[in-house]
Order: sequence, then C-alpha cells, then structure tokens
Amino acid sequence: MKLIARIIVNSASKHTDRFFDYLIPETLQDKVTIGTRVLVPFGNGNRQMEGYVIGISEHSQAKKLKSIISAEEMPVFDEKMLELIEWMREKYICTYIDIIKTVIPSGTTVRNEEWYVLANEDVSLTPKEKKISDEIKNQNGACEINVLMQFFEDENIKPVLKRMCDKGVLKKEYRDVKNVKDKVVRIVRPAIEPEDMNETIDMLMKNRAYAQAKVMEALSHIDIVSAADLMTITQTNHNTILALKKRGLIEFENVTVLRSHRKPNEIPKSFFPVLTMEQEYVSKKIREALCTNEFNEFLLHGVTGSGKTEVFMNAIKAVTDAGKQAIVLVPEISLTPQMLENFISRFGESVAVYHSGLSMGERYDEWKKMRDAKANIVIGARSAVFAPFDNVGIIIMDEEHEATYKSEIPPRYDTKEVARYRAKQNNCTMILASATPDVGTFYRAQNKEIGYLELKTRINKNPIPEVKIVDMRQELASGNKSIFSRTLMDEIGKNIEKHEQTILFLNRRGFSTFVSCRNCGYVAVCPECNISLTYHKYNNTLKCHYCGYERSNYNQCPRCKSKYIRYFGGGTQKVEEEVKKLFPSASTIRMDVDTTSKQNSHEKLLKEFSEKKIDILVGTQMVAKGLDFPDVTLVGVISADTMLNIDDFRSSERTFDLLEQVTGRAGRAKKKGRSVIQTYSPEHNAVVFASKHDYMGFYNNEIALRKVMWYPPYCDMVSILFSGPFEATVAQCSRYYAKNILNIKKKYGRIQILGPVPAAITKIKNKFRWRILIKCENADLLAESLITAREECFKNKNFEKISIVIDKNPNNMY
DNA sequence: AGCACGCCGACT
DNA sequence: GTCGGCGTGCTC
Repeated sequence: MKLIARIIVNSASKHTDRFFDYLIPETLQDKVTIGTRVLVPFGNGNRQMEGYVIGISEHSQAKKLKSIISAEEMPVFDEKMLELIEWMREKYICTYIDIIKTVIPSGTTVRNEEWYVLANEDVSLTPKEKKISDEIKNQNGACEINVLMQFFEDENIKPVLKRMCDKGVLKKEYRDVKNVKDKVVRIVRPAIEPEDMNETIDMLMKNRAYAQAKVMEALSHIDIVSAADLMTITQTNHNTILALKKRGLIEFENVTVLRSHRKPNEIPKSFFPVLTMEQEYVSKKIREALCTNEFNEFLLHGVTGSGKTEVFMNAIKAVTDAGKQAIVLVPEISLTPQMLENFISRFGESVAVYHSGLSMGERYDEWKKMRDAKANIVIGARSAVFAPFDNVGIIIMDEEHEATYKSEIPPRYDTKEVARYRAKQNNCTMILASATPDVGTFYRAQNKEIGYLELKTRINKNPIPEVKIVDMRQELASGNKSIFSRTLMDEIGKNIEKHEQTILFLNRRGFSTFVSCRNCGYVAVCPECNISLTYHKYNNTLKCHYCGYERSNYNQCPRCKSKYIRYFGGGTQKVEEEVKKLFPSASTIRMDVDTTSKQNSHEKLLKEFSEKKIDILVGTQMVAKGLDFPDVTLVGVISADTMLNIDDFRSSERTFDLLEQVTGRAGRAKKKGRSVIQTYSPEHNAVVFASKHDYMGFYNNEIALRKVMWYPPYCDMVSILFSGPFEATVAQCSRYYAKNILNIKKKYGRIQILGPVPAAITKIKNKFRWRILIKCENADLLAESLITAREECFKNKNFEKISIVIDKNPNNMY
C-alpha cells in the first residue's frame, strides 16, 4: 500500500501556502506521522525544502508525486495542535507556515544551505564561469551560495552556476544546518575494571605520563563526569584525554542534556501558605470548576496586592496533582525574575519557562522538556499558549487586559482566543486575571458569559495610595514653566529628605519628542517614515522610534540655515536631566528601551534600585508593570495626557490601566504611599476614576460610551492596511479593495466600512500606507470575502507588489 | 519566493 | 552562434 503525506512546505509565499502530496518511502513509514518534520524536493529545480506533515492518506489528486527525502524522529506537533493550526489559519487569515513557526520553538527549523563543489576541471570555461570557478577554488573547492553571491554582488550568477552544473564543472550539494541542536555532552568512563586501576596508574607513572595518571586517578573516585569537567578538575587538556582513549583505558559516551539557565541553588521549598478567607473562597470555586472536567472560564478581578498568585499556585497544584498540565501566561514585561523565582521555588524542576529573553537553545530545551513530559507547568509570554502539552488542566492569563497578548506580527493572533480554543479542546478551566480587567472581559462577566471571582482586599491591609491630581494648565498660568508642578517638586523633596524612594513615570523615551526650527517652522522628520524624530541628548542624535533611523543632530536648520532650533516635549532623558538640576544631591537612574536594550541590564538596574542605592527611578512603561519595591512611597506621573489624545477608542482604557498600575507602585510595604498625577485634562474620566481607584465607575462610564459609539465589545473591528512604494498605487489598490467588499454590507448584519484613507502614519520605511477599517458584528463571518477581495487585487499586475495586511481587532491603528 | 523556460537583443 | 536580461508561470 502506497502511503501519501500531505505536507506544508517552509516557503514564505502566498502561492505555496497549501499542502503538497509526497510519497512516503517504505523506510520512513514508521517515522512519518502528523507533525513530522521532513525534507522534500520542491519545485522545478527540486531544491530541498523543509516541510511539515499535516495529514496521511492513501490517495492523491496530484498527477505526479515525489518522495520524501528524510524525516525527523519525533513529531513537533500532534493532532490537537494541528486542529488549532487549521483554526488559526482561518481565523487570523494567515499562512500555515507562519503559524507552525510560532507553535514550534524558533531556531529548530532546518535551514538548507546550497553548496557548490568543484567537480571536473578539464572543461573549457567562459570568462564568467572561470571567475566563479576560481573563487570556489579560493574557498577550498566548496562554497555556499550566499557567500558566492555576496562576492559577485550585483551580477546574476545563478544561471551561470546552473550551466556549470550541467556541464559537470560543479556539483550542487545541500547541507542542512540547524540553528539549534540538542546539547550533547561527552561523558568519560574508565574502560578497565576497578581492581586494575592502581596497576594502570602505576604503569602510566612509569611511562612518565603523569597527566594521564592524574586523570585515571580522578576517574577512580568520580562516578560520572563530562570530558570538559574532567579536564578542568585535573588541569589537563584534550590531548591527555585522547591519549587515554587511544590506550583503551577510557571510553566515551555522548549524552543529551538540557541547557539550564537556572541557578543550581534554586531548591523547591514546597511551602504553601495558608490562604486568607477571600483567597480560599475563590480557590474553592476554581477547584470546583476543575473537578467538572469541562470548559469553564472565569474573570478573577483582584486589586493589586490581593494575592492572586497564591490563588494561581493553589489551582495549579490541584491540576498537577490530578496528572494534568498548567499553562500560566504573563505579559512579557512582567515576567520578572522575582515572579519566576516564586514559581520555581514552589514547583521546582517541573516548571518550564518560555519567553523571549531565552537563547534559542534554552528555548528549545524548555520546549522539549514540555513535549517529553519532564515539565507539567509552563510560565511564559504569549507564545507559551502553544505549550506542547497533551492534557491541559488549566490556562491562566495574568494581567489579561495587556495589549501585548495580541500579536502584531503574523500570525496576528489574540492569545485570549487561542487560550480559549485550547481550553475548550482540553475541557479545562481558563482564568483571566487582572486588577483592571479589559472592558470586553468585564462585560462578558457582567453578562454571565463567564464566571466572576473577586479579591477585594490587599493582603497587607495597606491603604490604597492617595492620589493627587495636578492641573498643569494652572501651573502654567501661575508662571511655572517647568515639567514639574510645585506639588510634585515638594513631594520629591520630602522623599529625598526622608530617604524614601521615588518613581517618576513618563510615556516617552528620548529627550524631546520633536525638534523644530524657530525661524521657519521646519520639523525634523524621519526620511523614511513621516514621523518626527526624537532628540537623544547623550549622543546628540535624532532617532526615529519606528524604524531605528538615526542621524546626528542639526546645528542649523536644513531649510533656512537658521541656528535657532527648538526642542518640544519631554522624554525620559529630559526628565532625568531636570531632576538632576533640581535635586543635585539625589541619585537617579533611568529605565527605558535605550538603557535596557542590553541583556540583563534591565535586571541590573532594578537590582541597583531595589537595593536602595538610588533615590529616584525615571522610566517608561516598564517601571509600571509587575515590579514590587517595598520602599517606594512616591510615584509621579509626569504627564497623563500622552496616551489620552491618541485617536483610538481604547485610549481611555489604556490610560486608566496605566495610571492605576503606576500609582499602585507606591507604598506596597508598611509605609503609606502617595501619587501625583500631572495632567492638562484633569477632568478626563480616565484620570478622575484612576485617582479614586474606582474601576467600576470607570467601567460603567466607558461601557456606556462604547455602546453609543458602537465600539468593542459591541462590535468587531478589522483593519486592512495597504502599503507600497508608490502612494498613488497604494491608494488605487485600497479603493479597488473597498469596491470588492461592498457585497458584505448586505450579507452580514450591521457593517460600517470606513475609508480607505491614508493611515495615521502615512509612511513607514518608505512604504506609503492606506487603511480601510471595518466595524461589524462578527469578523469571522467576513473572512472569506476579505480574502477573495485581496485575491482580486493581486490579479491586477499593478498591485502585485502591494502588501495587504488583514488584522482583526488590532491594537493600534497608526 | 525561487526557479526554469523561453524569447530577444548585444556582442564576438 | 553564445551570453545574459527579463517576462511568465508553476511548485505535489
């Protein structure tokens, strides 16, 4: 019986995003199943490509079939995961391969290098062929295609190479390179009986092979040791070990090990504190849900410091005791060492950690730990929702309102939806936790679509920090032009005197948000993005925060040559500088993308701050989330307005969340905390309700607005972004698309099509951007029409190079 | 996307 | 006659 595999090929093209059938050779038949990674010949040139099996059948519609070249031992996903992949492909309108690459750890995909090897030198060559052949000779007779292409930069050598292969001058070879491999350690063992050991050592000594004798000596009282460790212990080198091997006195064995980023002293304490009444009540509800073995979804609404983590741990323990697995999702930014330590100290080795801070190798090993059932708990950022577990008992999403749960790169999935899908697949419980729930989530809880659990009291019974709102318009009116109000200055001063710590929060990095000429009004703009450049003072440069473009600062206006340049708006650098000016005795530290881009610098800065060496921490978003500094008693929000005025229906919600979180940083331990919010719109709902810590007030106000304005959760939004190098074509294409989706208006209930219009940022990286926004009752229903319309556009040759990105419920609409 | 094939003009 | 540039169409 001939077996056929349906394979998704790893080629990033909309034309190859479908399965291709391949024969499974008899030798591979027991290996190839769903999720197996294979190597197949693809295309006219039969170039070798990586593929993933998504089905096995006995028949194929294809006229001709090629055979699989090779297959890996262990599949990288199972049937349940395949179901999820198929579902995501439809839901998020993306390619198979994009999803597969997200679901499996990055870096494990096989990169196939194309090498050219000199074969026959007695063939007459054209000049160009000669040049290529000489270059390969230079590279010791074999060369990788990209190396060659770089050497012959702007010449098209591919056809020449092909001809040379046909002539027999060259031979094409595929060498597969895996970025990440299993880590293998070489173990050394004596190859002789223990009773012969002393005799052997004497023999080596007589032969004056002292180093070798030392190694054998060491081996006689070590159970198991790697070659590398053995060399360090005995102060010998590789040659010594090899010599012993040659004598037949030792033997090697290669053992696969897991890379560990953990410190060896992290021993589980297995200590579960007694829960408070409130925690116990909530935990009981969750345990009851777990017992039903059915899909259950809850919102766990707990104020900051109410001990949500203990409730999580309690539920996870119940899940693992029942032999099931737990997935804990946290936003990348709050995945702090503090938090990890918490979990690892409780659950030990059975915890896998999954986030972007890991090296590819570490990530792969954590993934393998889960797949091979060596871990049954994973804690990680959004991609951990794809943990290769086969019997999930609970999925927890902490800080469920966070925007980072929505992926902004393909596949543009919403972690919450994926989590829900997996929870339903596994008939398990799902918990969404937050102090400031997403308005949509809270709405569902109010409508009893999901369960509602509440933690109202702070564990340490601390009063919630008092918040003062300062109207910056009045400050200005009374002649204070500084970025600090008098109130905030007073409070900072008091804190310095008392040796208590202060956090100053600001939404922008850099020194000033835009740079303009006083004379002619010229504004420095990124040449590729149509976005004003931000001035960075420390190296006197202008940076584009979108594409990373950087140039030296102007000392005169490039348009009118005037020397009068003005810097508007303040960023973190400016705040830091002002603080230093006003409080020269205070020590400050700045935390933003610019100071934390290096690995571990984030941790280092926090450590410095928390060890109380620093009086004032100035920072962006990252200081607001997940950190716990007991000695911070004052939080200052330099400007609450920066987010309010963004043209997005969620800006109020985001501002409220942020203010709530940032002000919650103050007074976490025994000392009372206080916050100062500076704003130009002190009457704004988000500011007013945040200052009173009134989530319900905010929610009721916001949900009423959403209803009237017809915004989520009352509707779905779909953004269709068109971008390309010529604005006229981009505009044309978007209009053509709009015409093609007119039919959806009658078919799927209430629908609004807004646009096409130029996007808020009209150009990024030299690509012009236009956008269509669709508001509808259910975005999933539109998928087919949206895809058809896109295909219609691509039929037009002029629009071939335009990128059309369909994004459901996107985070931002720049 | 990436490659082959095929058509055509330039150059020896 | 090659050589090499570019448009077209397909990938089990």
